[in-house]
Amino acid sequence: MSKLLLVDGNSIINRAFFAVIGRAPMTAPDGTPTGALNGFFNTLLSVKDEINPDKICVLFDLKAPTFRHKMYPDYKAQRKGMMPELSAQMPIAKEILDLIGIKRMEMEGYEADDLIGTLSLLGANQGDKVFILSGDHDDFQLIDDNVSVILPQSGKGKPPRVLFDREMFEETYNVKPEVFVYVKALMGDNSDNIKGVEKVGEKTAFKLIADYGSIDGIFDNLDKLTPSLRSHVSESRKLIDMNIKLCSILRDVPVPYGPEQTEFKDIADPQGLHDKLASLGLRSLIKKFGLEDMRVQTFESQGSDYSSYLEEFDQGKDSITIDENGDPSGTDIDVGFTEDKVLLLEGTTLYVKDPDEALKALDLCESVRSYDYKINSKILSRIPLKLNAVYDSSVMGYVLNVISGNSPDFMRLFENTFAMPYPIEEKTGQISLFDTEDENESLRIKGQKLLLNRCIAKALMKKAEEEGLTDLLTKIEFPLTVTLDAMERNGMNVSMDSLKSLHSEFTSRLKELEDEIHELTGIEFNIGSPKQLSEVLFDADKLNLPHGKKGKTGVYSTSADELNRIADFHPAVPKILEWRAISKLDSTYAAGLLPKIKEDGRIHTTFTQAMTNTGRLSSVDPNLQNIPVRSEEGARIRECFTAPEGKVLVDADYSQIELRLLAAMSGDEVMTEAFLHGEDIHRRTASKVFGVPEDEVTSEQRAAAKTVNFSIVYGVSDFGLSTDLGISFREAGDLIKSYGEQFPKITSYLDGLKKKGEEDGFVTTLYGRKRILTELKSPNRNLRNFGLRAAMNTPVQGTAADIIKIAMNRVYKALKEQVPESKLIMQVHDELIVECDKGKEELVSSILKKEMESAAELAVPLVSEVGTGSNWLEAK
DNA sequence: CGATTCACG
DNA sequence: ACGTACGTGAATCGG
Repeated sequence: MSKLLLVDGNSIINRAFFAVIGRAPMTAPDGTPTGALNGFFNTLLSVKDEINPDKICVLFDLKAPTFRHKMYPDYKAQRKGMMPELSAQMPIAKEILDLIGIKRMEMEGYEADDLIGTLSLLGANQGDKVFILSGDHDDFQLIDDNVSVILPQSGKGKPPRVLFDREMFEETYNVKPEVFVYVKALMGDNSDNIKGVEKVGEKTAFKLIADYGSIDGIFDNLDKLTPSLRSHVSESRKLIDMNIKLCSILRDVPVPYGPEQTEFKDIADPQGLHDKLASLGLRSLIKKFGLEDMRVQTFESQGSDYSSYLEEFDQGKDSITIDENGDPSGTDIDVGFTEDKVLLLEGTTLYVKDPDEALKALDLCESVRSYDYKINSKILSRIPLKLNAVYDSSVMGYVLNVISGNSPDFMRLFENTFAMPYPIEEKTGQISLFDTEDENESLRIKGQKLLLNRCIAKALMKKAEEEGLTDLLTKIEFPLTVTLDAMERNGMNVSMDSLKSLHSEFTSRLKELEDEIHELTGIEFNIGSPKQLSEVLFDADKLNLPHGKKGKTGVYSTSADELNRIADFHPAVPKILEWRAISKLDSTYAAGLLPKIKEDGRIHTTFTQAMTNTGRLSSVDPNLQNIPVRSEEGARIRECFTAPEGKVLVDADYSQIELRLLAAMSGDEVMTEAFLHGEDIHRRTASKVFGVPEDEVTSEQRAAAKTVNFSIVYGVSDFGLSTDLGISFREAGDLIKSYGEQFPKITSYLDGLKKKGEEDGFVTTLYGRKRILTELKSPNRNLRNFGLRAAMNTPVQGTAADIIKIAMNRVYKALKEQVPESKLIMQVHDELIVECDKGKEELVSSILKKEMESAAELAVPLVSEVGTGSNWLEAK
């Protein structure tokens, strides 16, 4: 028996489009939106894999008015035209279907549904098993013993699709699919602008049909309906009859061919398909089609602005000369790395150097160009650097929003920069320098990549100029790469002995707690499994404690918040909380950090410079920006970060930098004044919002004001504030209102940011760093609200990030000049740590304080608080 | 690999 | 009526 898959093309692509709206927009190198295409073909392919049909046909609507429009002028009247981002993708979808060799059909005056209705009937009559893939419920009326409908679903925790065959449908809706059209006729269809019977919604419509079987059945039994329902229904016979016609899918369209001509065997034009997908940047689809080994044959010219750079590349690619003996002169060098070699490209001459040799050439350079220099340079054991800056194209791509995320994806950076397919043949993954038989050939490829990177860097610097981001790059980010590289190489000293003893202490405490918990609950279970824990705590036949919300997977939350709420109800709960806390500290920090200690006794994190949405750094492998401090046990972890013998740690952190920036950037006089006079800002805030004299502010009021001050930058809601402060929505709302009245400039500033985000589609920091906020265009209210909060938060958080980056560069430079033996070793968003010789701490402290406080000149002073100690806890 | 939880600013 | 702060990274569980 053969299987026929019929796809409602419009419906599925539409669904795919709205599913991704608001996310980072997916576009081809030339800017063509591709999110809906990606979603459409992913859906199509996975359904094809599941069903394994031997015939496929995709059906599309045509714009021409259908009989439904003639009969009912309001049909689909409220629908606006397709958004241009979507309509741009429709013809491409059809083109790709043709390249794959999947049949498609569209007919003047008919909707996709009618074609589906017809083909499904023809198919079923030929003995086919028919599957309809569609995003809306209309096609349910076509279900019978041989025809089923596959509906994509969205939502976490749900399977991505659900198949409705006759059995599933009848079980779900309690009516036969043959009468589904009556249900629709009763309830109408909002999306098609078909009015239903008044007061009859989905529930009532299904119930009526389930009870009486048909419209006639209902009218035969009008006396059994409630009076108001009866009057509404009985007045609507004409409406219902028309709706039945409107909602009925045609099954006798004179289609040009039948299902027998929709057989699908192999991809019709693999090369064409590959090139098309490559030009659209849809690499994941290339993989899904199994075409990843194919090369681009057709270079479609996209009329790129950057042809001049490509010319340079084209000229260069055949003319790279390899010179292993000479030395580059060091004026304009592109640097790349392999296992144990440094590649220097000057002009079109590639020099291959051992690290030590390379230093001589690099010493002649103030700066070099590279791609992800910081990580790649460490492939080599050590390269002491005397560069002032690295023109790192991955950082450019990040700042200019050319790439999303920090995926080291050189290929995508090229394609997004030049709107062209990546022109170098390269196997996926790293190519080793000497892994082809022809060593020179392999080197030439490396050289070509350096040349490509030079083109990218030049093009992106031009783009930076156009967008006013040159200073942010050259004055902050490029020097920072050098600073960070040094910091990563420096690393933080850790007392392995302390950490080890902490680990064994935690381990035995965990064992104790485990036994106690199993004893107290009478159940042996994995405390670390939220699912099992939830069952033990909340199941009726177990502890049956009062539960909170269910998560997305249907498991009651066991978060610390929930556990604290029920801590008094059962003696096991506090033990579980303690187990959680210790378990976290042990697995992530005590045990987790031990293997990260290198032979030098230090931990070397990697700072990701091209990753966060706001411009902050992040720290990975391991993350040293979230070393515990808040709890007593956690503080003991921090104590393990020590100064080595004869050294001392100096720790400096900005005092309330975000709040100060909010005051300065909003121009709020009241808050600015408070900072200028060095007042207790939270006390001052409390006095203002609670309307009491400053010396009468209670500690509770001050604490509340402190929370409000923090939350205001996050985009407060009365709900969030109320949970945080443990007060009612009402009280939280009043607090926010009062805050707004006392600091009117702050409110108007934040409102302005929201407006700017909505109008321009992005917000910026004081130094021009841009965050693009596509969320603000989303039809999803949650996503939109998220965008608004980000619009309020990013300028403040991002400006703080800019400023500490400036401070880092200045501190790094000043220390190198004045205290050469000292090491800048850590940044935690508003905090810097330096390790230096005992006796130098005063000098280092004053350098830190001075450079940090003078990193920016604002209406509000920046204040850095400095401490010293033999370990991190003590120094802070 | 997504969800959950929790460590930090 | 709804769903609820901003920015991160790591460990763990379980499908």
